[in-house]
Amino acid sequence: MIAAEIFEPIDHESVVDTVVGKVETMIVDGVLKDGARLPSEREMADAFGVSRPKLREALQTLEARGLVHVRHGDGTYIAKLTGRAMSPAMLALYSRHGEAFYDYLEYRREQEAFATRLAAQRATAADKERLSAIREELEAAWLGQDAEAESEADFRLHHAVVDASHNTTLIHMMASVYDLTRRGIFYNHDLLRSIDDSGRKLLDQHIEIIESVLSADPVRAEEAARDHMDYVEESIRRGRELQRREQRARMRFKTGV
Amino acid sequence: MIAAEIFEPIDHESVVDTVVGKVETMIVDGVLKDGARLPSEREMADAFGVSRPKLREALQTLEARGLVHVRHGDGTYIAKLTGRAMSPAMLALYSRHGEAFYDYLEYRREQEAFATRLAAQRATAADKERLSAIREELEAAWLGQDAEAESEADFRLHHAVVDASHNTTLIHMMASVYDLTRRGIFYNHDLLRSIDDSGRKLLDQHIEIIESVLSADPVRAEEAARDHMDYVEESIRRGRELQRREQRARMRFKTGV
DNA sequence: GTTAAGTGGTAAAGTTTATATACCTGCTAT
DNA sequence: ATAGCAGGTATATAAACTTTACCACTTAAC
Repeated sequence: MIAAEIFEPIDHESVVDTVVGKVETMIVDGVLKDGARLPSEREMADAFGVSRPKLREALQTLEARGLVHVRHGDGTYIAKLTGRAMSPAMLALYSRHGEAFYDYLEYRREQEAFATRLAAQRATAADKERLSAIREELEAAWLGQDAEAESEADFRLHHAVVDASHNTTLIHMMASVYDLTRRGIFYNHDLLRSIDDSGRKLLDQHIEIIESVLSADPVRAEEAARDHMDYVEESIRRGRELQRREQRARMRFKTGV
Repeated sequence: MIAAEIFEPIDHESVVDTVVGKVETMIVDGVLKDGARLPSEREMADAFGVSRPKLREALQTLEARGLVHVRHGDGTYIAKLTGRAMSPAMLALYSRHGEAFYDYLEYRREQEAFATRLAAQRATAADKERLSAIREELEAAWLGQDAEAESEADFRLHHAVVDASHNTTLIHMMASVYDLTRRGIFYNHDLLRSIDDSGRKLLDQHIEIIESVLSADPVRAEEAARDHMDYVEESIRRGRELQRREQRARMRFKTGV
């Protein structure tokens, strides 16, 4: 006999939710771009196969989330989302769409490699001092088993490397990207720790990044950044897989089989 | 202005569909096993947070698909799905749940390696003749650009290797597994060709499998099988990714941006 | 065997959600 | 100034879902 508890409440998506999700996905995927004018409500409702009132409800939700802008008598427009960097609306959007995660990692892999290479080429004495200080923070946090401090130092390191690249566009873009990270939306430090519980490998990779920049070796720097992001991606994949398996195992345990 | 055509009709999942999908997933994941007795309809409806009539509709759908067995006055039971090998109901179930796909490949990778190793150790003269004939078919199909014949010969090869293993349990199990393949549910030959358009690599791998068996080298045989399955998995991953990207690109094209 | 408890089977009424239609108001171009 | 099209609003209708009640069958305890 199977315990009833394993049948958790289903979340039945309403028509409105479905439409909202679809439009959001189209924005995330880049199908609907900044400032684009959407077809009329009547046309869209017809295309989606839903009634106009329901489509309007969906548009209202999207407007409340800052993703579209509805103008009476004129039309509906996709909001300016990537104007300066990533807007808060875009950040929240990414957090609701996990599929975009690996796209994000792919993007970050290239950006980190680029930033680290530039840093190795351009880091000033002040940049190098800052990196050295962060290196000590990282090691102290690791020795002290202080996960919070470790996470914070990790964040500061990536930030310092980007600053050392001395490319203002890159700095602005990455600032908003790191905001995603800091919110724990993507880069989940606890998840990483659960895989590589010593944290030693992460520390070694961070140190390699710092040393490659300090030694002004752009090739080595780029490689260090790529290796680090590859490891992060692989760890997260494994962590998610592990979580999925444990979830199933718990459910099997409940069944008493 | 964005064309209305890109907003394709949404498929709003009903409560019933959602429940059916959830239960199917639990069966695929092995949380609900053969012959297990489900809680009463009242309990399940309560646990899922849906009304009993809707839960019953879901159970009726599941029963029509041969996944559960409802007995008046007694209770509802998960059907015997893996009794002899894989039942038709189980095959259909896998086809509806793409996530199970990589589990399937993982399983097949091990089984193929096992079967090929045994074949290298046990193949009789008749088995070897059969394999040689298939080798000629494969090469002829490749030279003749005959995708249909190629696909058929591919299927026959895998079948012949399993037969040459002379393990009846394995033969029976793989027979039902290959049924999935033949239905094109998992192993999509066209998809593979779109990645490896010459088909040369697939042909080489098939020949390597045949030769390793003919030379009675179990280590080489196992490796050949693993290499082949790794390549198939990687190709399918890339093919799916490609399809996803092309889909997006088509939609962007429609927007005229 | 009889019976009580628990199971699936069925039907009706009520509520929520979604659709269809009509009409109003505001913007923009001619 | 006005015609056409956009969003804004309201109401009637239909579909989906829930709630409640009661019936029929199976099992197991008595």
